[in-house]
Amino acid sequence: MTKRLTTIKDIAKALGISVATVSRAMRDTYDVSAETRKLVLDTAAKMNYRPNFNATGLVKSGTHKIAVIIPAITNYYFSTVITGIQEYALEQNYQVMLYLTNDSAYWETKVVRELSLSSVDGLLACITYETTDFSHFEELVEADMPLVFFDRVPESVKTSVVVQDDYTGACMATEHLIAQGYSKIAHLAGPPGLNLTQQRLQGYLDTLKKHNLESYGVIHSGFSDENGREDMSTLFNSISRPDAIFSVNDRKGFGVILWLREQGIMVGEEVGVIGFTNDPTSKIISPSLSTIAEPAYEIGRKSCEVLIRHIQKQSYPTQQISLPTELIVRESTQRKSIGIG
Amino acid sequence: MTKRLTTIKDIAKALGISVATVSRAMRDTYDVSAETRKLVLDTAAKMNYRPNFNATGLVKSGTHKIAVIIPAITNYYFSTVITGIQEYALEQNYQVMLYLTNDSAYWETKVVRELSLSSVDGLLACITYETTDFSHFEELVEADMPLVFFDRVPESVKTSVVVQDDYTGACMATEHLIAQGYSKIAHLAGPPGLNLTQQRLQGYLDTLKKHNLESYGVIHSGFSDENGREDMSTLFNSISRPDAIFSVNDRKGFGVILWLREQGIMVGEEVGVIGFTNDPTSKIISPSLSTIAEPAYEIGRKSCEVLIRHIQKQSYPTQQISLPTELIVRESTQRKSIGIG
DNA sequence: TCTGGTTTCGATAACGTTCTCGCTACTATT
DNA sequence: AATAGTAGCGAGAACGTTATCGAAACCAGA
Repeated sequence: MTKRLTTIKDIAKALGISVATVSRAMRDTYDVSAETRKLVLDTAAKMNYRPNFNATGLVKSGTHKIAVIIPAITNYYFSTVITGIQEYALEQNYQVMLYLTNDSAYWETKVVRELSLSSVDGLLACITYETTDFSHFEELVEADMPLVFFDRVPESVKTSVVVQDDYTGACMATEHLIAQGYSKIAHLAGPPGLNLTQQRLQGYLDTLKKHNLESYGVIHSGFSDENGREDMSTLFNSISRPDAIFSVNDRKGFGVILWLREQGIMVGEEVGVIGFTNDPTSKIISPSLSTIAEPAYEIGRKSCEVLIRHIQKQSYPTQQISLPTELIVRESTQRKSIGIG
Repeated sequence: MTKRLTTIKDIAKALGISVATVSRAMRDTYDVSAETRKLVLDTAAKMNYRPNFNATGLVKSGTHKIAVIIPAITNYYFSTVITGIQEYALEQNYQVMLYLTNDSAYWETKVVRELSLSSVDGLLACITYETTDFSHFEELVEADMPLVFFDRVPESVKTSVVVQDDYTGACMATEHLIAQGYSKIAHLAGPPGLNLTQQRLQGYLDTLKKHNLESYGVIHSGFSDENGREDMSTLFNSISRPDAIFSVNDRKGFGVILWLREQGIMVGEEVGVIGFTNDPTSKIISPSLSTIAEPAYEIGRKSCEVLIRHIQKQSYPTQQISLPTELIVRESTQRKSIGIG
C-alpha cells in the first residue's frame, strides 16, 4: 500500500538511543534531558515523523475521535451544527467521524451497533424521527461510552443533552403573532414522536390559552416545504380558516408562503406566517419569513464541549443544557405587507 | 474510561481454543471447520464482541477510514456531495472523517500536515480558494497516499479528479441567455485562482465569441450573495449596462436578483439572470432562478468510488472524470416576466 | 505398515506505541 | 568516604489483532 512511514524506532536507531527515550521526548514529559529532547524533536521533524494513532490508541485505550450521528446535513441547521462541532473538536485535537442516518431508524441502529466501540471515544447524536426503540443507545450507556444528544433527544436515555429552548421559542413566536393582531392561529407541527415537536406545540398551546384564544388547527407532518404545502391545502379546506400559521421550522414555512402566493392570498396582510430556525433562505424568500432563530453553531460547539468533558473525566455530571432562541421579525408577519406576493 | 470490552482472547479462553483460530473464524477464511466457526461466531455475538480497529489497523496497515477535506458544509452543494460520499463509503464499509477548512489555506495545510498518515487510508479533498501552494498535498502523493480531488481541483498535483463539466455548463448557460434574446451579457465570476472559475469563464467567453458578441463585464469575487450584490452595484455604475447576468453560482445569483429587485429593475424582462448549482432556494426565490444543475450527489459518490479503488489497488490508473450538467429554465430568464419583482 | 497428502488448529512473532521497572551515573549530605 | 537521593535512560512487557510456520490428526493408496 503506502510507503513505510518513519516510526519511533527509526528515530531511536538513527540517534543510537532507545525507543522509550524517544517516546518520552515526543510528549514533553519528565525523565528526559533538554538536549536529547531537542535532538529527538529535530530529527523527528527531519525524518517527517507522524505518530501512529493505531498504536497509541491500542495501548492507551482512547482514540482521539468522536462520532457524529445525524439524520442529514443538507439543510442549514444541521450543517451549521456540524460546523460548530467540527471547530471545537479540532481546537481540542479531536477528530470527527460523520454518520448520516437519512432519518431511517434502521440505519441509525445499524450504524450505532456496528460502530466499533474501540474506534471512537464518544458519540454525539441526533435521533431520527422514526426512532422509538432506543436500546442501541442504551447499550452504549451501559458500556460507559460517553454519549451526548442534541436537538432531537430521547427522553428515556439518561445522558447529557444540548438543545435550543424550543418551548420558549414557540411562546415567543405565538406571542408575536398575537401582538401583530392575528387571532386565528394554526400550528404546522413536526413528527409527533419528537421531543422538540412536543415542546413547540406546548409553547403554542400555552400561549394561546394565556390569551384566551383557541387553536385553529394542529397538523403533524414532516419538515419539508412540500409538507408545508400539503398541510396548508388540508387546513384551508376546512370551514374555519386561520389567519396565521406558526410552522415548526422554516423549510415548512417556505412551503406555506409559496402555497399562499399561488392561491393569491396576501402573506402578512391576510395570513401571517412565522417559522423556526432562521434558515438564510428566510431572508431571500418574498415576503421574507419571520422566524425564531436557533443558535445552531453554538449548539454544535456546546454539545461537543460537553462530550469531551465526559470523555476526559468520567465523573462529569450529566448536563441538561438549553440555549436561548431569538425572535426575528420580517415581512411575513407584517399586517401592511410591502405588496409583494 | 469505558469498560473493558471483550476481545478475541476472551472468546478463545471461553471456548478453550487458540486466538488464532478465533481470528480465522471471524473473517470467514479457509483453515477452520464449519462447526468451530459457528461456535466462535455464536459466542462472539453472545459476548457482544466488537473488533478493535486499532489493533487490526496496526497489523494490516489499513484503517477503513477516509478523510474528507472541504471548505465548508453550510451550503447545498457541499452538503450534498458529502451525503454522496458518506453513502458510498458506508456501503463499502469505510468510515468518513470530516475536516472543514473554512476556506482558509492555513487551516487546510495544517489539517493535511497534521493528519496522521496512519489514521486514514485515503483523502478526498476540495481545496480552498486561497490555496496557491500545494506542497502539503504533493507530500501525500509522494508518500503514495491515495488522494482524489473534487470540484475545486489543483492542476499541478497529478491525482484523480472528479468534477462537473464546468465548461460545457457555462456554454449552455450563455447559449440559453442568447437564445432568450439577451445580448449584453456580463459574468460574475468566482475567485480567479480556481479551476472551475476559469472553466466557467472560458465557456462564457467562447460562447460569446461564437455568436460575435462582446462581454459586458467580468468581475471576480467570492461565492456569497453579498458578493453578488456588490458586484452588481459596481457593474451598473459603469456606462454600458448589461441586460443579462451569468453568475458563477446560485448564491451569488440570489444576491443579483435581490439587488435588482431593490433597484426596481424587472428581473427577466429587463435583466436576465442565470446561476450555476441548482440550489433548492433557486426555486423559492422570486422570480425563480434559472440555473445549471450540478450532479452534486453523484460527484460525491463517484469521487468516493474512485478513491476506494485507488486504496484497494495501487495500480489503478489516475482518473479524470467529468460529470454532465443540465440546464434548468425558470423565471429569471423569461423575457415576459410573470410580474413579480 | 508405511508413505504422502489434506485438513484443522496452536505457538509465536510481528505491528508502533506507552508504561513499568530497574539500572547507571552523578550530586548532595553527613 | 560512605550513603542516600535523583536525573536520565534502557529493557521488556503490554495493548488486540493478523500472519507465518509448523504440528498434529486423519485419510487414502500402496
